[in-house]
Formats: sequence, structure tokens, C-alpha cells
Amino acid sequence: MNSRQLLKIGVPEYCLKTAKTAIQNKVAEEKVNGKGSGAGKVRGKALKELVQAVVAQPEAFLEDLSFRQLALELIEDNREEVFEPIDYQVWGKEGIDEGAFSQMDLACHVPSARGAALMPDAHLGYGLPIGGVLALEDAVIPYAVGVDIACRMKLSVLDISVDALDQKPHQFVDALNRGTVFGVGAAHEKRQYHGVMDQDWTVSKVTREKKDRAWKQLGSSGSGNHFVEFGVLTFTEADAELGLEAGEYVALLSHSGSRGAGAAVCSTYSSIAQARLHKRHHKLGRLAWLEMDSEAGQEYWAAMNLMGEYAAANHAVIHQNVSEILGSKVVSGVENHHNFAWKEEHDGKEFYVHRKGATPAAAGELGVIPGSMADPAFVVRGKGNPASLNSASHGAGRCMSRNKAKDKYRWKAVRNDLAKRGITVISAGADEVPGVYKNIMEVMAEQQDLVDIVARFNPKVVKMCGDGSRAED
DNA sequence: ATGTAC
Repeated sequence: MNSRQLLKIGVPEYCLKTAKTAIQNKVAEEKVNGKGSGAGKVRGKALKELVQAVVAQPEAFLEDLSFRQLALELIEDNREEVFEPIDYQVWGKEGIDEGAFSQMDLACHVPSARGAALMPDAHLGYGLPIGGVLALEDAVIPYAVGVDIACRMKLSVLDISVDALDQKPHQFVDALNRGTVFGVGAAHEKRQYHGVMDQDWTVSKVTREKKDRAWKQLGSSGSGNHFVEFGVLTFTEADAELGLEAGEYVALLSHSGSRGAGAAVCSTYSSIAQARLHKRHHKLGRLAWLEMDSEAGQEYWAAMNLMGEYAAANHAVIHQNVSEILGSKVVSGVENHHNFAWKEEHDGKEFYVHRKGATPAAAGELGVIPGSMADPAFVVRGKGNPASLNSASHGAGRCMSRNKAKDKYRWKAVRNDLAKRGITVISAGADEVPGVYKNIMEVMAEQQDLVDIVARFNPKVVKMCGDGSRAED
């Protein structure tokens, strides 16, 4: 019997090897016993029924020479595990929905979990909630990194006077329109170049197969909450590390990730992990993990890190294109991943720290936390709070579902309203209007013990993925 | 968030 047939009759994937050995032994055993008689051979339908019987009632086969090992593994698999889940601290509890808590509670039952925290922008996600932080020992969970591996922020400070935003708004609109492309599956007409395409994309089958698509999508922005925008960045005091005096600057801010390639890496390796999930852990579902000492675990780690570099390159291309069209130079900047896993030391031990919609905030570490298309983003400096595993929120967090938002808001009306407030939104949809997000000022207040605010960015010219069905996009 | 198919 082959693997596919065995899986079909209910043999768990991680028992396949044992099952095949057991069947070989059984056939050999029958040959010896039945020598000369020619009767009693197990094969075909009889063999299939025998294996089904072992799966249904492994306890009955503990005395069977050939099936004993498979029976033991199946019994072990059915055994309920009793152990204490880990605990976690929450920031901004009042603004977080029940679903996010249940998902985080479940994540604390992952056997290798050693630390966890929930950020004030938390909401429901696949597997781990968005805004969830999870430290594992020797294991990695693809869905605790997220579908959009290395979804990240990049802010570039430009050598342009702030007055230009009001005086020549069309130039900024033009730079955003020509500098990147939006949409599911979107790619540049002309293939862009970045050194990341010279890296080794053969670290996994999926990255090798998706390399060409990734190259086409280099410098693209995708959809959903992704954006590219210009705004006014205000420093109330000088920052030596960024090399900027107190004052106002024009800055370019982008939010996007690893596009189709990253999504393919996540789904490929989460499928492998879910197939390996023992029956007693089936409730964990999308929280399925890969052991770091397994081949698949190593492959995922290499592919995830490549997607990290690819996503960074994606932003680099966007910023280069946009600033070049504008004829400006980048004088300073900040960038950070907020969907990623890092090998870090906490409490003297090495963990794989997953931040899914959480900003790394070790002591002194710079990051960017956006609000919404009309609300400020903040440049922050981490405080290294160990209870949050050196993390902070990655934004304000949604407080309304995309579907509800499409019922409640009319995009055209919101856009006109924002225009009156001096914010030009080139394209977007009702599901991303400011009202679907929590108040960023409140969220920042909830995490004063996680980050210091370094500078404030007020959006002025915004581009997001438009809804193709609307002519006014 | 992504993009296509046991």
C-alpha cells in the first residue's frame, strides 16, 4: 500500500513509515507461516481491512508481532496530554475582542510555548491573533508569523521642503501613481531589479518555483491594509541617531510585505506542519508547528528569512522609484518587519520569538507604528519590556470587520471629507477608512511602557488598493 | 493577504 492509500484509511502522516514497515513485516510473517499451504496470505482488500482495524482499535494489536509498533504510536497519539499552559500579559485589554483572547489562550497550549504577550491592537487572525507574540523553544509556527511573511514598514525622510506638499500636490500624487502598483497579483509593467534576486532562491522548492513571480512583483504593494503615502514628519526634539534636528520634514511611508511568494511559503509549510499534528493536538489547527531540527523546519526558516530580505527589497524599490520621480534624496529613515520570527535570547535562553502584527521593541530599537489613512503614524524607540518579549503594537488595530465597514461607509463621502481636512487619498476602499480602526492615540497611551514616541507623521497624500468596481478610484 | 485548484 502506498502513502496516499494509507492516509485515506486514516493512518496519520507521521505514522506512515511505521505503518509501511508493519505491513512489510506482516506480509513476510504470513509467508513464513503459510509456507507450502499457499493459504492465508494477507494482501489487497484483506490487508487494507487489517490496517483499518489497527487504526480503529490499536489496543487489540499490542500482542501482534508486526503491528505492535504501529499500535503503540497510535495509542500514544490518542492519549490526552495534561500540562499547564503558559500565561501571557495583555496591553489595552478593554479594546480587544474575545476571539483574539481565545486564540492567544490556545497558543499558550502549544507544547513548546515558553513566553507570550498580546499587544493593544490585537484582533482575530488565522492561528495566532494579529498582535500576538509567541516565544517557542526549538519550533516555528508558520501561522504565528503570518501569511504575509515580513509584512513591514519603511519610512524615508526626504530633502524636500514641507511647503511643496501644498504647493505642488500633483507631483506627489504622480510619484505615488508611477512609483508602485496595487492589487492582488499586481506586478510592474517593467521588471524591477534588486540584489535580492541574486540570492539563493533554491533554499526550498516553493521559493525556487515562485522566484519568477516574486521578481515580477518586486516593487509592488498588494492590497488590504497596504499603503504608500507622503506626510509631514515632526520631531519636537533633535534625534542624534537619525541625524535630524527638531522640525518638520516630508517623509515617505510604506506598508507591505512579501506578496505572493511569502503567502505561498506560509501555506506550503503550514500544510506540512498540520499534516504532522498529532491527533491529541488537532484543536491547535493552524497553530501547527515545525520542529527546528526537522528538514521542513530548517527549510521554512531559510525561506522565511529570504522572504524577509525580499520584502525589504520590495520597499527599497518602491522608495527608490518614488523618490527618484520626485527628484529628491533620502536623508534618513526607519524600517522594521512586523510579521516575522527571530531567534532571540530571553531570560538567558534561546527562543524563536514570533511577532505577528507586533513591532520589535528591544531597548533602543527604532520602529514605525502607523495609525490609519488619516491618523498619525509614530516613529518609536523600544523600551525593552521583558513582559512583552520586547514588542509593541504594529498599528491601531481594526475595530470593525471589512464587511461591516462596506455597509456602514460610502467611500466617496469619506474621501471628500478627508479632502476637506487636507488629506488627498488617491485610491482606497470603505474597508480601510479611519473609522474601522481604533483610536491610535489611545493605543499609544496603552503601550507607554513598551515604546517612547520619537516623532509623529501626519499623512497628506495616500495611496491604497482601490476597489476596481468603483469608477472614482 | 494572496491567488488558484485533488
